[in-house]
Amino acid sequence: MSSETNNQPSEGELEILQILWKIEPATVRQVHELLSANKGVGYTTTLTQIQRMLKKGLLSRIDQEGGHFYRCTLPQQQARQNLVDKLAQQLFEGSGTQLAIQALGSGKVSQAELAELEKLLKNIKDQQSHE
Amino acid sequence: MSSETNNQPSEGELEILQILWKIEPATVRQVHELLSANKGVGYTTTLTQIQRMLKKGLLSRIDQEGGHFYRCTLPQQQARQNLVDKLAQQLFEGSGTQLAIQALGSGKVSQAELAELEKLLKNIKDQQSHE
DNA sequence: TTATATTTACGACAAATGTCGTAGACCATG
DNA sequence: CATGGTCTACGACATTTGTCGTAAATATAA
Repeated sequence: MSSETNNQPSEGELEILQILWKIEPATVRQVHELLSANKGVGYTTTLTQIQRMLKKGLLSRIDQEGGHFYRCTLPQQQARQNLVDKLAQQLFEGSGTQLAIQALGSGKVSQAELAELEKLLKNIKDQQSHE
Repeated sequence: MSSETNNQPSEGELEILQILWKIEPATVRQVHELLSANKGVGYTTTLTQIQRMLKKGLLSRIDQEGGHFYRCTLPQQQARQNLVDKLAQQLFEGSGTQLAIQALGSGKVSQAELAELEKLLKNIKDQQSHE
């Protein structure tokens, strides 16, 4: 019954993951700097959050000269996939495609993204035809 | 400072919304029937959940012969959009398109969905060119 | 090396959430 | 009408989360 199971991040924890994916490995101070740029929260709060994430297994720590450095356990790509899959499960009966359609319905799409989407669709179509 | 602000549903509450969108208006008993098909939970638990959702403004109640009937405050479509937007915000720096791309990366896409996606893309493209 | 600043560890507290139990209200049947 | 079953209201309790305060450990500067 250890505590290093793959727990899901809460909303607040997600904010910290977002920051860490950009600058990891990083100290509490560095994370806090960026975090408090957006919302007013004390240093200790950030620290506590990070300590809990460590205990949960969301982060790992490297003790080194200059202090303790943290990094995310999961790569951003994988965490994204997990959370996207979960939302698809909760809201779209498991259909990632339906989620995608919904997500496309609300925003501006850049030229580059449009191209990426078309390539993706083409891949899917090809794969489907040779199946 | 009333309590009928548009609160976000928790995970458990989302399960109930899912059910209600299918069968609303419905009684606690009906919801519980379906809910407990998937997970072992007592009737009182479902009731409490629903009562809290009512207080939060996620549900509305109609008192009628035959008991109390509940329905969702938000239509499914809109709740979906809200939550999808939120996830895009949290994980993809606000880009619904990036979310969509990620969501497409993990599953099988049906013929019909593929067509729908293509139409969507076409629309976007047209809109873009005449802009 | 002693005073000062920074970090870390630990614990506290309120609000939200998931889960029930119980008591009282309500109803159908004997 | 009395009895048993069902609902509803209300409250309880553990866990998780967001938020700090304080004290102990470390590092830094005078």
